[in-house]
Amino acid sequence: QWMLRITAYGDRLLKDLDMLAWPDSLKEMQRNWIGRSIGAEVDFEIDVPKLPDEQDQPIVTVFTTRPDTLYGATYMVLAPEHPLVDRITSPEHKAQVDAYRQQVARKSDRDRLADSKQKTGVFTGGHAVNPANDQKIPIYIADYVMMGYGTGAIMAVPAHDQRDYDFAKAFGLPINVVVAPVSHLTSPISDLNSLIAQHAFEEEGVAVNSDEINGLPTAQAKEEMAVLLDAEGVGHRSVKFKLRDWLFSRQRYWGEPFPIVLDEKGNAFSLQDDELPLMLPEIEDFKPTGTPEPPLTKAKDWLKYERDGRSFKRETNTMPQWAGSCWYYLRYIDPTNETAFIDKAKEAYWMPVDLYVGGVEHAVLHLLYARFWHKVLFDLDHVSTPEPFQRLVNQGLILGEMEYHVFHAPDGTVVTASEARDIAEEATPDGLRLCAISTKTAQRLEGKRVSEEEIEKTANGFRLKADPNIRVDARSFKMSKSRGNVVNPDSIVAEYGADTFRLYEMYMGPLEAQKPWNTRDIVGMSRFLNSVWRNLVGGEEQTTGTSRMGSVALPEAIERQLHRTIKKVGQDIEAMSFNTAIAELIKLNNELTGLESVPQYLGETFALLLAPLAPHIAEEIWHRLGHEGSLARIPWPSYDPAKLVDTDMELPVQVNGRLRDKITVPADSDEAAVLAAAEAATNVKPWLAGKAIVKRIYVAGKLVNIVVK
RNA sequence: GCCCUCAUGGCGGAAUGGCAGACGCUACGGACUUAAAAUCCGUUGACCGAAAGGUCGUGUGGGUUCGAAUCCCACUGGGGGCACCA
Repeated sequence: QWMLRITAYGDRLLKDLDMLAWPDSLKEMQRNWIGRSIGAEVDFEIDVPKLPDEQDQPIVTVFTTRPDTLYGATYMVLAPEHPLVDRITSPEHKAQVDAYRQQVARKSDRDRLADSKQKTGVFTGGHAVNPANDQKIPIYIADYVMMGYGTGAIMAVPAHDQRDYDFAKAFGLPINVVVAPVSHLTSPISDLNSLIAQHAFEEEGVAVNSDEINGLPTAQAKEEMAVLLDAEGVGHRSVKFKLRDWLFSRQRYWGEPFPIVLDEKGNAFSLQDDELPLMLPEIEDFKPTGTPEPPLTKAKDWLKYERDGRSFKRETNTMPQWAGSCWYYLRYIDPTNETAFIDKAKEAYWMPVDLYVGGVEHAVLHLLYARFWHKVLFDLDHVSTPEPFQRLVNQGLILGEMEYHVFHAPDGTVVTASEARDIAEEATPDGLRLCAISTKTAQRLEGKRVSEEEIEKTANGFRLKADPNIRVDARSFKMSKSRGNVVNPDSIVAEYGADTFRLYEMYMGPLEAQKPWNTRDIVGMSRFLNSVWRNLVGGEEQTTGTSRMGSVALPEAIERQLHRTIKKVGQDIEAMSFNTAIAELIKLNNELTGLESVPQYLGETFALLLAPLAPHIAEEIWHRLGHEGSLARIPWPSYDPAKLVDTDMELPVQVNGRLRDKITVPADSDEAAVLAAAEAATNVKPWLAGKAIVKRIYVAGKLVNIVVK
C-alpha cells in the first residue's frame, strides 16, 4: 500500500490559500478540511509495572486544544485501537475490553455516528497520573475517541467538553470545574458546580481550581500551561490536522502503474528515467481477483524485472483516478513531449492557470490534491509557481424545473408543508419521491406533485388555491435520471439551435448561482436571434448578402447606445457577467427594430460583440456583410468615450431622500445651475413651501437631494 | 451541533451607498391576416385616485446615513459543506 504524505504540506496548503483568487466559501471548505488545531501534547505516566528493559515509566501522550483545563482532567480515554490498550488493561478487565473492541470493529462508521448521542466505552482497570496534580485517574476505551486524529488518546475534561461530559454522566465519573466566566473575578460565583448543571461549560473564561494558573484568562492560561509542561518535560505545544495522509493504492487494472520494483525482501526501488514511461501490460483478464491481490499479479511476465543481474518484482497496485487529474493541466501545455512531462520554458510561459471554471463538488478533493502535487513539483523545481490555479470560479448547477408538492398523511388527508420536517427524497418502486415526517403526529408524509395552476404565492409562501391553509412545498431538484427531470440539450439544440441554447444558459442568471431550468423562457433568446437576423440581414428571401445595410445616418441616440453596448459587453464578458452582456445586446437590437436601414459599421460591430456569445449566427452575419474567414481573428471593437454622453442629462430630485421630480439640464451644468433648476422644478416646489432648506446635496451627474425642516 | 452562503414583481433576474424592478418570460389589450403562426405597438409590484398625483414596497425587527435591496446588529427561512477532530 502506498500513501502520499499530504499532511507534511498541511501548513502550506492552508497558508497559500490566502494568495488565491478563489471564492471565499471554497477556501473556507479547504480550511475546514485541513482542520488545523493549535494545542499541546501532554504525557501521562501509566500506573503499570515497568518491563525489565524500560528505563522510565511508560506514558500515554494526549493531544488537547485546551491545555488550560489540565487540572480538570478526571479520566483518560484511549481509542479502542490504541496500541497501549493491551498493556494497560488489567487481567480482570481483559474480557470486557476485548469484547468492546470487537464490537467497535464490527460497527460501520455510519453506526458509530448514529450512536453519537449515547456514549459507550469500558474501563480498562488501568490508571494514569495527571502531571498537573499527580492524581491517579482511570483509563477507559471508548469509540468517541478516534485513532486517526491527534494521538488517539485524550485527557477527558468533562466540565468543559460536552462529549466528555456526556461520557462522565453515563459512567458516573467526577466532573471538576476549572474554568469560570470572566465575571467570576469581580463577582465570584459561590457554587461553581452550577455552571455545569445542564451541560459542559465550553466557553473561554478564567482558570479556577488550577493552582499556578488560577485567575489567568483562557488564552494566557493555555500559554502558561504549555510553558510549565515544557519546563517539566511532560509536554509541549503542538499543531494537529484533520487532514489525513492519502491512501494512494488501488487494486484495479485501470490506473497508472507505479514505477516501482521490489526486491525479494520487499524493499522498494524506483525505475530509471530511461525505463519510463511504464505502461500497463496487455492482459486478457483484467477483472479484480476477488482477493486482496491486485489484477496485475496475473501478468506473470510483466511482473518479472531484472537489473544488474538481480531479480525484482514489479509493484502491482495501481494509482487512483486522482493521479491524472492532479497534473493534466501541466501535460496539456506540452502533450507530445517524449522526454519530459513538460518543457520548462513552456511551463514558465503558461503557468499558473489564469482561470479555472469548475463545479464546487471538487472543492476539497481534486482541488486540494492538485495543489499538493503542484507544491511537490515546485519543491523539486519542476514548476515555477507554488500554486497551480490562480483564479477559480464555481459555476452553479442548473437544476430541474420548479416542482410543487403537497404532503399527504397515510390516511390520505392533505397536510400543510409547515407541518413537515426532514423533507427528503426517497427511492420508491415508482422512482424518487418526496417524503417527510409530520411534526405533529410523527407519521410519514408523502409528497404529491401539483401543477403551477393549482397554487398561488402569498406572503406566507405558496398556498393551494383550493385551500389557502395548505402551504405547498416549492423547490427545484438536481437533474437526475431517477427523478426523470433531466433536460436533454440535444433536443433543445434540435429545436432552437446551439446559439439559442448557449444564450439561454448564459442569460439565466449569474454564472456562480444555482438556477432552475425553465423551458418556457428559451423562446426569448430564439426571438432575439431571429430579430438580430431580420435587423442586420433582412427577410427570409435573402439567400446571400444583406438587404439591410444602407447609408442612412444613424440617429444620435442609437449611436450612443452602440458605444455604450461596446463598453458594457466588453466589461461584462471580462467579469463573466454574461447575462447582463446579453441584456445590453438585446437593448441595442431593440433600438434597431423599425430603422429603415443600418450602417455597415454597426452591423459589423454587432456581429463582433455577439460572436463570443452566439458564434454560429455571428459568423454567418459576418459573411453576409461581405467578409471572408472567421471573425474570431478580428480585433474586439473599441468605443469612443466622447460618444457615451448625451448633451442633456436627466437628474432625479429628492426632497428628504424621497423622489419628487426629475429635471433635464445641459450635461455641462455646474452645481449652482443644477440646484437652481432642482428647486424650481414643478413637483419639488410644493415640498419646499414653508420649510427651511437645511442642506443641498448634488452628486455630480447622479442626483439632487434637498433636505428641509 | 459547527462553518459558509443566499432571500428583490406571477417566474428567471438587474441595480453593491444615489431614480428599485434593466433585460427576458408569462399575462392582458391593440395592429397586420380570410384565419393561424410569425411580426409590430402598448400595458403589466401593491393600494388610493377620473386625472394630476400620493402612500406602501427588496424575508422579519432594529440601527447608521441627507439618502439603504446594498453597510452594521438580532431573528426567520432556503441551499451547501463538515460532523464524536479532543
